[in-house]
Amino acid sequence: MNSYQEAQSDLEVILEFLEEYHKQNRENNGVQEDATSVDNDTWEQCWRPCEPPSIPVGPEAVPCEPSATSVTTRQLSKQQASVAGSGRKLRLFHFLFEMLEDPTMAHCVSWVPSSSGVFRFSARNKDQLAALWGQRKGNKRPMTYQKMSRALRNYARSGEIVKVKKKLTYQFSEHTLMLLHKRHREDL
DNA sequence: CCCATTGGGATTTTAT
DNA sequence: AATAAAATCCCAATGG
Repeated sequence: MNSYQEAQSDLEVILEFLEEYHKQNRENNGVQEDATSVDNDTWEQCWRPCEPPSIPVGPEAVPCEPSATSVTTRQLSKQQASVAGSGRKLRLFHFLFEMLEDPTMAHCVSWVPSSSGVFRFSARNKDQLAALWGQRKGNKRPMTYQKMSRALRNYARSGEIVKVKKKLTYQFSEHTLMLLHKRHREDL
């Protein structure tokens, strides 16, 4: 309807990303902190142990988090989130993209073949994935698909991700997908 | 009718 | 310290 608006928000998003990315690049090259080597690998290791190959069909999808470590986890993930993922702060759609790229997460979320940027959650394990997201953010209360999908719906406003008619199915917009791919490639 | 999914208002958290 | 944006919580509506 409004291609002008779309183009405008495209530009905004792209510029933001470029700025942040270059900033981050400089910081990493110049100043070295303790957690410089924290990268995709590190946080993958963080959640992968909680993810046995066999799919546990838990009633409430409760991962592994004793309440005692919640506080520690929160602070740690805050720090890590700032440095990890080759970006500054991990946003929900970045996280989802990483999940989609990871074959071991195929039982939770996967690309819909012969479509660009369309992905679908597994009806069985969507809550598990959501819980992972919650852990990543260091939430005290476990994240659920319901809440996570709400965040996805918020993305519809800014156009990063849109809902498609099918159940549990969403779609990255073109530029979001492009950005994500670019980041991923440059990261490896 | 029940359950799962979706939509959206209100509130809280986080970054700048 | 204040503001804006993103994320979260909660409940209502819809659909199979």
